[in-house]
Amino acid sequence: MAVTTRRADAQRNIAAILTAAAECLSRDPAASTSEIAKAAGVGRVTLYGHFPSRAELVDAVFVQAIATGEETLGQVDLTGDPREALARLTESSWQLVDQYRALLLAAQDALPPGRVQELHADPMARVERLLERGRAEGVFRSDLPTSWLVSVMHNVMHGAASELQAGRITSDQAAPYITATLLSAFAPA
Amino acid sequence: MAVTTRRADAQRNIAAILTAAAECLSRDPAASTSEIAKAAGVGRVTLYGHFPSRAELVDAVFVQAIATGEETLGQVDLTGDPREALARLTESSWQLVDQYRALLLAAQDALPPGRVQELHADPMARVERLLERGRAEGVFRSDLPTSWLVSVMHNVMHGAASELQAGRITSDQAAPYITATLLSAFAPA
DNA sequence: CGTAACTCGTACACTGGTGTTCAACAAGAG
DNA sequence: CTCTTGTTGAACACCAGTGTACGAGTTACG
Repeated sequence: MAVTTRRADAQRNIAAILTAAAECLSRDPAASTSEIAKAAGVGRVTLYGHFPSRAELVDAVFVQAIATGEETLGQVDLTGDPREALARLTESSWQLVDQYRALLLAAQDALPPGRVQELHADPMARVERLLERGRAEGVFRSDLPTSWLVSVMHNVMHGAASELQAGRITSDQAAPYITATLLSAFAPA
Repeated sequence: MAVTTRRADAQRNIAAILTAAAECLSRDPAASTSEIAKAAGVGRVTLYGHFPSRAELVDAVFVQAIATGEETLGQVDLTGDPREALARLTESSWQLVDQYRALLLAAQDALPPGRVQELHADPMARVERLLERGRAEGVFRSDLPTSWLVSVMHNVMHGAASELQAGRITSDQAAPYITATLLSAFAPA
């Protein structure tokens, strides 16, 4: 089972399947294994040779997406005025949420309950840390739980993705709208 | 096709199917016609005798839910200070969102795109009217589109439903949290 | 009470997906 | 160059759901 002993073409195929799956699932969260295999330029049997089930494939894609996202978010400067830091974090997070919107849906109904939440632990912790620093400095409200504020941020961003898809806002309006809303919502009473 | 010429037992069955469907779909958005028929104490064939397809059944249930909701919301006092009116409207809306959460999911993937939006027109208009009055009186912000504010309200409430389901908040915390968040988010800069 | 409306269960055809098996074939590793 | 690992398409079994057909049985309604 040594991963290192995989033949070169097998590794290439695994990568191709992973990226094809990311594309397909981002277009249609219910994309079938046939579609994905075809998009990867690979036989369906080959796909099953590498991923025992559709669920495990979705899981792998999702893990990869989170990892990529974490890399981006890790580069955001979270120092200085917490409000400005939040604006920067929002900008980057929004890009990711928008990009991976459909993939999230796919994960939610292919993965066991709680798994999605589990994989979101790291990005959520990052937001929480920032919010708590802001509270300590008195620029964010302390009358509501931090976890609630995180949830608000999450949902406002996903709402923006819906509004964008529905054509009620444009893609360059999204980030400023979200930021304006959150800064106001998080301000102390 | 005169609806009035339906036999009494047929009308009873239609009602039974409708309420059973509401229950089942609220528990599981993917509930099958067999489950619903069984819950209604009716044969599956009978169900298809009254509703030509699963989609039309879901539509009927959803229409009914919206109508019931509208009745409740219509009784909310929206006069006086717009902020207090918003608090009252939030309280009532939250009950409905929480109750019909799963049903909404069912509608979203059984009904043609746009249909859900279409049926939400009335409740959305009510919120919009209140928000615009508040803007005119200077107690709500005017730097963001009304439709965006409506969307924020919608998403914060649905987010609360998720938090509740995940056990991160309790059901009596939800309404105050939502209200506190929205009043702050909608305040003028 | 008789008839039309309604209901019932079973059975069937169809669809669209998942996951497996097989035997032939291709390609990388040493 | 050979052997092992990997790939391939076609075929198959399976499942779960939707929607339809039929014939016999019930129930309201006038």
